[in-house]
Amino acid sequence: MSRQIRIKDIAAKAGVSTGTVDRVLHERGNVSPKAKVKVLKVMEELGYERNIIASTLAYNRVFRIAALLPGFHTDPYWEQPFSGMERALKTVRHYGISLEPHFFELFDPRSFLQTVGQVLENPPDAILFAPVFLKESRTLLEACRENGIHNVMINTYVDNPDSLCYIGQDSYQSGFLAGRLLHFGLNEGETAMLLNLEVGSHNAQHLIDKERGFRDYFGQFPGQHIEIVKRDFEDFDDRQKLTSLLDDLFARHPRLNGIFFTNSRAYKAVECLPAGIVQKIKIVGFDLIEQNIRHLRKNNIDFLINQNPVHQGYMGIINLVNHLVFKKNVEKLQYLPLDIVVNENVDYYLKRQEEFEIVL
Amino acid sequence: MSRQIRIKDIAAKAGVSTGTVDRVLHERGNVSPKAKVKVLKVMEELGYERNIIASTLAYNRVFRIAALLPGFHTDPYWEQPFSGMERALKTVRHYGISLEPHFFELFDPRSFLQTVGQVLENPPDAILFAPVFLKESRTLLEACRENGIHNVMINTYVDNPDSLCYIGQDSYQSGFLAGRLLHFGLNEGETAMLLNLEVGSHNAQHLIDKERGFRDYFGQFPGQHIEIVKRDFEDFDDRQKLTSLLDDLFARHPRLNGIFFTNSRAYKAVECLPAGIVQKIKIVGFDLIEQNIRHLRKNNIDFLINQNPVHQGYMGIINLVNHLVFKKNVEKLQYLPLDIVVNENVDYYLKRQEEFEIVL
DNA sequence: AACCCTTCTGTGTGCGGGCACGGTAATTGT
DNA sequence: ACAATTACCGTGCCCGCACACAGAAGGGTT
Repeated sequence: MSRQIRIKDIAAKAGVSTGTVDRVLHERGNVSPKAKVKVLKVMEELGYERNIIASTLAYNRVFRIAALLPGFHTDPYWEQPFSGMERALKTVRHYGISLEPHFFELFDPRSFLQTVGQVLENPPDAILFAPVFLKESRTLLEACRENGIHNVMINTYVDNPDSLCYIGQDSYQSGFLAGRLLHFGLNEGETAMLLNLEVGSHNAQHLIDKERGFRDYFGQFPGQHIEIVKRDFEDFDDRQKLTSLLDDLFARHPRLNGIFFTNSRAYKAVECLPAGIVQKIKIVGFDLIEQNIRHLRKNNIDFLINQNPVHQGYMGIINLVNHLVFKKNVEKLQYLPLDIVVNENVDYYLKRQEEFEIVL
Repeated sequence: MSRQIRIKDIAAKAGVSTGTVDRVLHERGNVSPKAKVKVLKVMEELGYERNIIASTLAYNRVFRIAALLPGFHTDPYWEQPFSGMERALKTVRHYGISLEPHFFELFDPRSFLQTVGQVLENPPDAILFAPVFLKESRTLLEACRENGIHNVMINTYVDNPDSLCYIGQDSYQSGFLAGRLLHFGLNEGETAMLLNLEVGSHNAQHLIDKERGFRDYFGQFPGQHIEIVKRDFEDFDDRQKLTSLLDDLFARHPRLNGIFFTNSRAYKAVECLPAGIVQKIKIVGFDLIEQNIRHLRKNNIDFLINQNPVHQGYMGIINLVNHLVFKKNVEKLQYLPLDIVVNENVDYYLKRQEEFEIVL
């Protein structure tokens, strides 16, 4: 490992100039077959690797990445992927990466399209976005294809062969995992519940997947008698109604001893339960948002499954850089770890979200 | 965000040459107070940030990092930090980092000292090591101080003001966490056991800390009746003896329903237990080594706590680079996350260990 | 042979910053 | 007052690579 091989070295050894080496390296053409094979052979022999530092310096160009995701005001969740992007940006800024964030309304497809229009007025080199609206996202993907804009999707999976990659969670698996966690705390004959506190949960694909995973988990133990019940509830912001729902549930299912909340709203229900019950029953929810963490610390919530939203944004940027700058191959489908978070390790994860800047 | 400020820009605005700016930037002296304040003011105004790409290119130097850790043949565990280092190296090689690994015998302090001698023959810029022998490590640390060699410690904590940082796990907290996990699966009146399968466990600080954490966890619930028992056992490689130990334990403690193994040897005991019992009782162990994972997949082990050894090596290198190259401040004490690993999320963590290369 | 294309190749400049060298201005000593 | 020293400053080259441009080599036409 004495020294890095330079373009100059292989030029000398191949008996050509650096210009020629450069041409074969970048496949610019205009090089005789004879010279080409010579250069390639020497490169192989010496094990040449491009010096990325010198390369980026000489390129002297900036890659513009546009981010397209829901604004924070409707749902604080989206702050997390965005903060991951910002953090990633910090670490790769020197490579000539710039990030232009655009926000749309979480529940308004028209606003999405409008924002897409804005972005396309001055087309970036790449787009990183959350395809929350299927149809409208296809429009965007089509536009990307036409204009040769690289793109990466996070959070919601949409099948698209041209995209560089998708980064997100595996909903089925997270439901399965939730099953395991509840099961660990339940005894024979008890009841486990799956509770969707969501509007229109019946056609939200990720909720369907979670339920399937959850049921499949318990399906592994046909000999055991743990009853699974499920309930959808839309009025989760009405405290009274939520309270009476819960009363009703416990009346109906006297041996109910575990609840799986399929989204980040576990805290809402917990706040409607009397302390005695909350401490006794097992509760599994999603996402390290502040309200959930508060209840995790009080042992009102037992487990939170962390889908690493910060990491999603971070890896979105990193993957683009790996492709654009480092010309590496990236995996098309990237599921992030499902971290199991309890009172005793939550601080590590919170800290990691804050710091994270691995390098550069 | 139009453009990065260059040294040239601030030179122009301050009415001096780039050489002068360079001098104040590197505090080389030989610059008049007047010029200095002017330059500093302009730098402040324009928010200058060194272009690390151009800088490393111009520096054209290599930082030599020596790694010093136990060989793999006595304990495969040590392969993991090392592989993390190699991975980190890949991502920072372009910054002129070279890594020189040295291995010593896990149980032989003399071999440690001998290796230290080798390393010091041609002193590197920095040393990354696991201080498994306290006294001998102090010798090394002293040598580092004298020769101005930066150093980072991983895995075992040794207090030393001159070291750049320590990266490792928090043993107390991991015991505490194990308590929580077992508790979740235990019922009133049952027994939880802490089992040290180790030679000389009574004076291994990390085991003491783990026990303290474990007991402190259950100490939080004085009203509950969960009995905690502890046992040390050194003959863990003798299958017969281990089997009869376990028989004895279950005979003594008929309501024993959970075991916490304080190191990576949970699999050894699991293999001595009859299937009926193994599936019933709750088991928590440490480390994602192959044998443990096999039992995790068969549901013989319920939880493995991952202390992120790969990450330890990785972050060791990264922290050195952050200091040497990027001149960032690094935190002196870095505890890595304690990941809770179950059958349902183990693959994510295994995959992360393999890939990991966050960027570059 | 003179000319023009086309294909190919070498040289030179610049990216931003580190650093050495030589030069100018200011200061000290005699 | 003048030389000798010191304090300060600007210029230019280099790091390894990307890319433009000029020019050479070869082939074909008149």
